[in-house]
Order: sequence, then C-alpha cells, then structure tokens
Amino acid sequence: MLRLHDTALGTIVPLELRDPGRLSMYVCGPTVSGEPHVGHGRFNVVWDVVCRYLTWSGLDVRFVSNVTDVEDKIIARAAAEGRSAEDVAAHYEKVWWDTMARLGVERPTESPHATAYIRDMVDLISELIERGHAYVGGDGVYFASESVEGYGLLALQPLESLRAGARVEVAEEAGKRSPIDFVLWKAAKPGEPSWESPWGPGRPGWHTECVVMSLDLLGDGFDLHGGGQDLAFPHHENERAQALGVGRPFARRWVHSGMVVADSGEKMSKSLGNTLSLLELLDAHDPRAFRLQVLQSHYRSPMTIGESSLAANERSIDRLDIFAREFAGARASDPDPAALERFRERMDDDLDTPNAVAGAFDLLRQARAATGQRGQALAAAVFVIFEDALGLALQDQVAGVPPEALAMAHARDEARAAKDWARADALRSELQAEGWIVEDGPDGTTIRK
RNA sequence: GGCGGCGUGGCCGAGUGGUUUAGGCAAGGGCCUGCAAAGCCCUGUACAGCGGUUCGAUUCCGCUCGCCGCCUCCA
Repeated sequence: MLRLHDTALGTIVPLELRDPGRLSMYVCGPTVSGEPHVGHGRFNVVWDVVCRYLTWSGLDVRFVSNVTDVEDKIIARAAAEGRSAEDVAAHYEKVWWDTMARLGVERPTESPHATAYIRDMVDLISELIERGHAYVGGDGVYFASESVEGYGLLALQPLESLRAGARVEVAEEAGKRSPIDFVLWKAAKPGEPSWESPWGPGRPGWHTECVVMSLDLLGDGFDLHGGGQDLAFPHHENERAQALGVGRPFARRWVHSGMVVADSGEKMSKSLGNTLSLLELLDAHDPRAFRLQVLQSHYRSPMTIGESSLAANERSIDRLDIFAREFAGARASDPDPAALERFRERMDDDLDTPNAVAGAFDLLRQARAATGQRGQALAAAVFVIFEDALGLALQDQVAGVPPEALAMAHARDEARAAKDWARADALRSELQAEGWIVEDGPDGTTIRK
C-alpha cells in the first residue's frame, strides 16, 4: 500500500482506505482567474501521478477536484476587462483544462463548481451559526476559529502563535471576535456577483466550497485530501475546522505537494509576480519533458524549472522514444514481475518517483542487454511503468514526416547501397539542414526531429 | 519573532552509519559505423563549515554560515 507523508501527523504513514479497494481523494483545484503557471503544472502532474499509480495498482479511484468560479480576482478581472465574472471564469476554465490535457493530466472523476454549491454552503454556514461556531460580523459571517478543538493542526502551530501572527487591524475593521477568525460569507458590494442568504446578498468565502463539495461527493471520512503546501494553512485548516464544527469526520490523510521555485530560489507565486507561464513553456518544449522533470524531483521538495532543465529532459525523452521504437513489439509481452515489484516498492515509499524513474532507466539498459523473451519482458515493464503508472507516453512512431524528406531518405539508402558516399553524405547534410536527425540502421535510413 | 524545511560531483536530483554504483543531462576515452547518428563499455574520487558521538559519518548529535516556506490571496 502507498505510504505518504501526512502533514497533520508529520510522518509517513500508509493510506487507510475507508472502503477496501476504493480510494476517495479530494484535491483543491484552480481558481479560474487567469492562465496557469508552472506551479500549477507541477501540482497537477503530481496528483495525476498519484491517481494513475493507484488506479494502476488496482484501486478504484474516485478523485474530486473543485473549480473555484467565484472569487475576488475573477471579479476584479471582469471589472477591469468590462465583461462578466461568469465569462472570465468560463474562459480561464477552458484554458485550464486544455493546458492540463497537453500535460497529459487526466480529468478528475468530478470537478464541481463553487457556484453550483452556493445553496449547500449557505446551509453549512447556517448550521455553523446554530452550533455556535460562526457569527455575523461587520461585513459578513465569520468562523470562530478558537471554538473548535485543535485549530492549528495543519499550521503545525499552537493557537497562541497563530493569534500572535494575525493582522489585528484588519480583524478589528471586519468586526472579528478573534484575529484568526475567517470569513464564511462576504456581503456583496454594489455590482458584485451575489446570491441571496439569511445574511443578505453576498458570496461564500473560499474555504467553505471545498468542505461542502468533498463531503457531498466523497462522503464523511474520505481517504485523502491533497493540495499545495501553501494551502495547508489557512485553507485546509479552515476546511477542517468547518467540518469539525458541524460534527462530520473529514479527511483521513492530509498530503501536500511542494512549490515550484524561481531561479532566485523564491517560491513562484501570483503575489510575487514571478510566475513562469505554463502555456509559453509548453509551446516551446515537449510537454513530456516537463512531466519528466516533475517525476525526477520528489513531490514534497521545492522544484526549480527552466529552459536548461527542460532542454536536458527533452534529450532524455528522445532516448525514451528511440527505445520505444526499438522495442515497440514488446508492448504485447508480459512485463517482468520483479521489475514491477521494485517499481512498486519505490513508489509506495512516499511516492519516490525520482528513484522509480531511475529504476526504469536501468531497466531500459537491461532490456537492451538481455536477449529474447527476457529483453521483451524488461522492455514491457519500461512501457508499463512510464505509460500506465506514470502517465508519460512514449512514441514508437515518428509522426509527421513529409514525403519529400522520406524520398530523400530512400535516395540516401540507394546511394549507400551503391557506395556513393559523396551523394549519401550530401543527402544527409540536406536533411540535417532541415532539422532532421539522420540515423542509419539495419533497415536503412530513418529520420526524426 | 514563532513554527517547519533545505544546503550532495559541471548542472538537475535520489539515497545511505562502513563493503559495489543512485538515475538523468553534459564532458572525456573506447567499441561499433564507409563517415556519422543511435547504442554499448569505461572515466569523474560529491556530500556547506566547525566540533562531538563512533572502530568508522555524507548519513546520528550540537553549533555556525547560507537559503527557503508558512504565520496574508496563492498549487
């Protein structure tokens, strides 16, 4: 069974499934207020790998990830661009899914929208007020953080230091009882999108949607809640507090993935404005190079990504594709069981993809060195590991070779057969000038980009 | 200030109290090749610094230096 680092426990523990054979997992999804940056890319590849690996391992994985389609930044952009908030959200959600598809990230089982759950959120907030965990403040409804047991669990800090770090001025302005209280319902200002509620027109705070949707779609005590490390506090802390407030068992495990850092060493974030566009990066490089980069770093470590690392990884991808072409037939073979077992051991150890990938590269060399069935079985394991378990598709065909280039390759074969080296070399130079890599194999000249 | 984490060979990036090497990329040498490419083989004697524990530490402990995250919207 997969063992992962649990933020609340501070240790690596095995998953404990609520229902044997089935994994229920919730990961906080995007706020669709702009284009995704590379941090989003890493984050989604990580959770996609968790899903794929567990599915491959034989679990029935139910993966829910929300789309926050009402939020301050969306409203701000809509106002700035003179269009509706719905319009902005719909546009960037499409960009989001398109980009994820390019990264080879599969759609979650369900991706609920915050706006579809307003009613449920209002109900949850009402119940929190009834139970004495929430109150009406200056410009909305607030959650009384100190009213629930163990607030600070995911922040890994005692209540006292959280209180010390909070911004008191803001709290007083909003009419909070404690500076660490957070908003559940924001009263609408004129012109803002709003929904009716017992506390007047407004919109939910962003912590509530995840509580309502995860419990609705996955049920009480679901197995795993994931997110970026920056969400552990306050976002996940506040989700947990609300579930606790209405007496419902929440996530059994909390797992957080590491940040992408800029060359400066600082975290890439919207607020620092140092994000790298994921779209531009995917335009310039094979998206699989990005995925490989993510796989070759541990999911909890900070990751740097840039032109040079992607270029290096494109080389690695080339090598993998060359291997795939050489061993295309091995896909039909049974993968070597021992090889898959070693892979599982590494993956189960807190999702050690760097080691798992290292092992796969070793297998690749072994497959070439081995002969007959054994080589095929080892190669089959390489395919299964990269493609089925890690979601990195290998290409065993060179696609999109134009007929003219193909004709030149044939002409080169003829020249070589006639030992006309001058002509053969000239043809090769011509092809290379057009960006083709020319290789002579037992079956003649093959070309690739 | 509080809490958490990091510092590995040219680069990226794992791991471990000592015997044999992570892995990838790059580099050098060789084999193969008409020449190449691809592939294969070999090579680099790395673990921030200073102490301590130990028969032995990159790995454990302490300190120092440097860097980062969270405490505020952010994956």
